[in-house]
Amino acid sequence: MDTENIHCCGSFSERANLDKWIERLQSTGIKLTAPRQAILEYLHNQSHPITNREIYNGISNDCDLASVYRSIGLFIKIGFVQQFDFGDGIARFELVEPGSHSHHHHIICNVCSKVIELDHCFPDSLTETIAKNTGFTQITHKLEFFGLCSNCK
Amino acid sequence: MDTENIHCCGSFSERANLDKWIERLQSTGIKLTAPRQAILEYLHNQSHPITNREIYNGISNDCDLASVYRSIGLFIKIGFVQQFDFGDGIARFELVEPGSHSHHHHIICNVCSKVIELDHCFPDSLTETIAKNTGFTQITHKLEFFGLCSNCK
DNA sequence: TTTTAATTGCGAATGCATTGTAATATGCAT
DNA sequence: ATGCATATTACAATGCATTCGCAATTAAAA
Repeated sequence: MDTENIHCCGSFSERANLDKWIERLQSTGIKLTAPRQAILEYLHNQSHPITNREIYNGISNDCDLASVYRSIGLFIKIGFVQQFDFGDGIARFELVEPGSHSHHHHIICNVCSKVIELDHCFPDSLTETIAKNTGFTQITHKLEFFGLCSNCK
Repeated sequence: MDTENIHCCGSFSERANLDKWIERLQSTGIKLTAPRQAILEYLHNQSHPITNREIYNGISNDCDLASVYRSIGLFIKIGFVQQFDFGDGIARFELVEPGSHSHHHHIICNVCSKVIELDHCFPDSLTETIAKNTGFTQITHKLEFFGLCSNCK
């Protein structure tokens, strides 16, 4: 087992947390395959949205790039993964803890591409105003911030 | 994508307005060529951001697709054109009236792709809070809304 | 274990964006 | 106006992300 990527938690609870993801996948009736498990594990070890190619590079012996695309598409469809768009034309993905406050945004450094996750968002009243003014319903939004991080300024 | 051409002005002032753009281009010292004029005119007739290919399709006899890309890149560099990203990986462009309140966003219908321009944005205090919390400076943002328009709901 | 259907790997194809290059058009000085 | 230097264009080719077709493989049910 890979014990290199240990973050804020110890390896035991990391593993337990990953096992929960695997159980969740099986409970959906979808097959648990080696590629899917490897992708889930790799996603789980990241703290920021990552690209399909980054996943592939991280697990290249276990899975083809096309299968990464297919698995990520599946994970999005069943709500395991959320897609983000940092404006460079490359889709990025992040695991969504079920029941958690999944709605969030990021700020990305224009120089070094450092990413910080943000809890901040604008008040719902803005969305309500837009709904009233445009007649649109079921309104969602995509929002990302860009700037110079403290190291690069 | 659905591009409704809403012309709030009559053809006379439309033409006068386009002439201003042509004057502006010439005043920058950049050559006024047939492709650039055609692109400027086509952009000027649109009320929503459009893709390079849409421009090319609209003026295909006058200009090569590669020249559309290069001209749009030039227009962005001199501040004539602003780029938007609707999350589908295709860049879209819009003329920016000089001196106008150019900062704005859009709401896009998930079904018919209808686009409405929005004047609304969140208060600067949000950006200031993020700056304070993250140490980032020179913060910008990308924000677009999505939903169901009144026709599609 | 056998069966069956889902999934994978592989390679090719697609589509958007970008770039190299030779040919062309433009502006300028004469 | 004419010739020259430079900018710009058209066309083709390329890079990169993503998707597709299909035979081979594999997971899970029977």
